[in-house]
Amino acid sequence: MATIYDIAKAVGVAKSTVANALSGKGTVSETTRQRILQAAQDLGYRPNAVARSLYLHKTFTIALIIPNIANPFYPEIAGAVENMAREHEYQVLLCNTHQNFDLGRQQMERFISRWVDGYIIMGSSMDIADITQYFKHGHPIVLCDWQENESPIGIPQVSVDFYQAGELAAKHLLELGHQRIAIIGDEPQQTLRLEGFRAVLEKSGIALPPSMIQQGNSTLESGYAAAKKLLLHEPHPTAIFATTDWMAVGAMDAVLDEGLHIPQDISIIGLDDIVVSAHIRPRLTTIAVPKLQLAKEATELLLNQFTDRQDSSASHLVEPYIIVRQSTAAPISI
Amino acid sequence: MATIYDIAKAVGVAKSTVANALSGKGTVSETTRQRILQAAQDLGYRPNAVARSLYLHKTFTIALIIPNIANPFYPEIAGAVENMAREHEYQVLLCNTHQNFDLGRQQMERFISRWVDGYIIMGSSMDIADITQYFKHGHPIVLCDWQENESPIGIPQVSVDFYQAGELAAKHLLELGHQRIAIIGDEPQQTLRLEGFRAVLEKSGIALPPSMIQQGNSTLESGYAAAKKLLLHEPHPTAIFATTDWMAVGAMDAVLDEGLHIPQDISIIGLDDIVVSAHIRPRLTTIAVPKLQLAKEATELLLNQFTDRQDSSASHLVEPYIIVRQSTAAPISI
DNA sequence: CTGAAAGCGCTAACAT
DNA sequence: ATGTTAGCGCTTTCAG
Repeated sequence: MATIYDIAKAVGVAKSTVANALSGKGTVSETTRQRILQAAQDLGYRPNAVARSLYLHKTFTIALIIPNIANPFYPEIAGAVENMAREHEYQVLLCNTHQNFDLGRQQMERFISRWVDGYIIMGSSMDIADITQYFKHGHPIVLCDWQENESPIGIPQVSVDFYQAGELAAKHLLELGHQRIAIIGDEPQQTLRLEGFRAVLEKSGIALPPSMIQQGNSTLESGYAAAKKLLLHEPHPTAIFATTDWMAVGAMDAVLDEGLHIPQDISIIGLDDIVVSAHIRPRLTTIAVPKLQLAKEATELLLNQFTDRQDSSASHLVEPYIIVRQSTAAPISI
Repeated sequence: MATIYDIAKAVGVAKSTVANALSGKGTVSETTRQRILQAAQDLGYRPNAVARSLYLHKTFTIALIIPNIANPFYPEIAGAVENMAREHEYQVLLCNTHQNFDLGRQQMERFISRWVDGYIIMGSSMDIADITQYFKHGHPIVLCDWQENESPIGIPQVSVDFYQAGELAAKHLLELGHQRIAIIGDEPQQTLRLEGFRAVLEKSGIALPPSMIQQGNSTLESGYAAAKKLLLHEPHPTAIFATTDWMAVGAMDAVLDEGLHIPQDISIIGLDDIVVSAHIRPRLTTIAVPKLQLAKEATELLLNQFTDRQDSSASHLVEPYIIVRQSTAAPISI
């Protein structure tokens, strides 16, 4: 690997002159500049970003910390973040914490050692207490799609109004006339959706007994298992709100496996609007989350922190909206 | 940020003593070692990986270069690669090239500037000519899930026997009794699958006319569009082989949208075995690819190159296998 | 317009 | 057992 020193030797000038010529910063005569550029070309010179980082205290790297890329909610976002980062000459390091806080902390320590410039932390991939510490210590962080209620004051964030999302789901089911309603959630990560959902039901005098609340972990399989349990009850619920589409797909599978029909016997509504939801049978009704907007704003907010230190208080809450498809309908027998 | 020099000052020893104490390499008396460790703790010392990299010429970073993380084939692999890398104290940079060779080259140049230690390049995310150049210049590379026939001699690779995959798909359809068979491919990236498929058909005297070959681009939407075109033909094919599951899901959607039944009117078979394929209706018959094995072996092969420079010739070809589910059956009317 | 020199934080010889 | 020193390749004053 050729260095600026090699170029300097070849051309017969000093390192700093080469640096000036290459960066275009100082003043270099046109002739030497040309000779330097030529030599750089000939030697196959590539700037050394590591050395540059050491001096600049900046690596042009951001980390994207998520629970699990295998959850189809994240790939879309990861792609968008990578695109935006690239446009600004940043690289993105991927980190799946699998909801393991120790692992999250350990990875964070490694990132800090590497002088990663900033972090987009999604879902509930890390302990908010840890995050708060890191943020206080000056590490630029943006919370994205942050789950729910542990209000992380002071940390910039771009999230979805999940309470409203829960409300939207409940309203839809209520309007359809459902009374026996169940929810498949991923607590304690995703309580806001449940709370919004429950609040609307209660306002209509409909209870959400513990037996109608099943615990999942955001995987398809957990949605399947949760739905199976729900179907054990007689009479079974006529509608299920799965707090993520991925679990909803699993729940649909379970319901169908039991020989029941969707939406005739049971309505199912999800949350996220992952791509596949629009293409399976029946097509999944869902509360959509504007994922690209999330990714875009989160990246912008992070990049802004690198320049304006102040902007950090900015927090965006994006609005979910319902997409009614085929998996929900009025209950046949009330 | 505290440095070893800060610790040295605090304790009253030389930098190198601190370095020795911290790394456990040299010999340091137990008392000073303790004082150094204590000071490190107090000052909140974190080793500086950038400085370390500059000296060591090693960044403990690998890049995962893929066509598009939004294609559900990749997230599973990306997760597995990240896991393995982490266990070996490596970080992974994500790069989606969107099949844009210029972008791939540009990103590769940036990675090289950053002294990324090695590359796992998947699908057809980059120009094989570029890759070959980089590999020749000493950059550790592993090709993973490499698409088909431009035999990249000398570059270690872990791929699937796609020719065999194509054969398996054809055999299955033939055994079921299909005669009017179509394929949705993603050429020129994925020709081997098509060739294996075609070879088996021809052996049975069944032609694959151009009208029965539709072009997709590995997105769900392209599978949908391709299937729609296929259905324009009278009589329409009784079976479709989509060369990726993601396109197969789109194809199923299109067929169903036309009011046809799967598998009664049309059989559909995919390739990849992405998670969702097992959970949609009808469940998708597919040629499965051992994704975790791909990811694991690719990462190992890359990590090996960092130590044994020789092992690079190793190339693995993993075997695909069929999973018969509900989307294929004998044609009703021959 | 060009050069010399310091320093980013660390590692590893080599002295002491 | 500890200290000194010379880099890794770059950027940035500050002199000439």
